[in-house]
Amino acid sequence: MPELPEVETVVRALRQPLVGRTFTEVRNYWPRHIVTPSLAEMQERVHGRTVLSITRRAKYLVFNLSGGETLIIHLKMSGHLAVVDSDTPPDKYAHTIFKLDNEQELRFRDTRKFGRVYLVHDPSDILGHLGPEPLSDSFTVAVLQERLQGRKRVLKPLLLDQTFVAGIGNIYADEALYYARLHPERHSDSLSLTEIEALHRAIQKVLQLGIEREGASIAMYVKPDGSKGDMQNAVAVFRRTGDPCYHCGTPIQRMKLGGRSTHFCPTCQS
DNA sequence: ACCGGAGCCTGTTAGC
DNA sequence: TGCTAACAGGCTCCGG
Repeated sequence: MPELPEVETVVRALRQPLVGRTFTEVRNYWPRHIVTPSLAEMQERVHGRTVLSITRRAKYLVFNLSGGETLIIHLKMSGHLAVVDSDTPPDKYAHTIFKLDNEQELRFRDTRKFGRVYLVHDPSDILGHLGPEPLSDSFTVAVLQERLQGRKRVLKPLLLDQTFVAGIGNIYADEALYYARLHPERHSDSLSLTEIEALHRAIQKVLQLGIEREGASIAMYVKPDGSKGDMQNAVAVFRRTGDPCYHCGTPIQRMKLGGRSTHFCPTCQS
């Protein structure tokens, strides 16, 4: 469900209720949620730790805790995080719960159970394989150019590869290719410098738009407070199959690429 | 090196 | 309306 803009929205919403709070307990009802360490060790190492800051890396939420501990959560397809009062009625999908020192708790709700929780001393154990953050200063046209050339990958699946650029998912990959006017099946080594510049600009544009609009509530994604984002009202191609392209009127087409549904304008994108 | 397919899960949607 | 199959915003593993 959540891509970079959705995760960023969640991080921003969680700072107010969580930063400065101390964890008192971890409860887990779906063992596979917790990858490392064991639940018992997680309990021991989280108890009494204070949340110093919350950041994002790619689609991961990173909670920097006192004592040099780092809690990392990936929401995968259906994860949702919210801080609620402890007497809020139980939720059958809240598989992992972190109790706080103020009669509130952080609930990790996850219908499809793909989400994952990690507690580590060194965040790079989990995040080390990721490519550049697309909205950081280090993601320059030259960096993108260098990473595109010297390999022959189909563009759409390449954008979804988190070691190539981190944080892009199916919505924003399709949207970025549309604004860059690039066909999803183009090969990475076939782009001109002008096209690489357009792709760089388009990636940053769609991710920033997604953050401004607080994420896309196209299926189940909602913000921590339960309200919807607004990016679903600003998509150009994603799940607009058959609807007219806003630029030329041609019906948007859908195809499968790398096992993922891909939406594009056959006239504007080449 | 890269691609396709299966697998992990459950709920929703599309199609007959 | 009811059933079934396909599909879902992620990612990993495996074989070719």
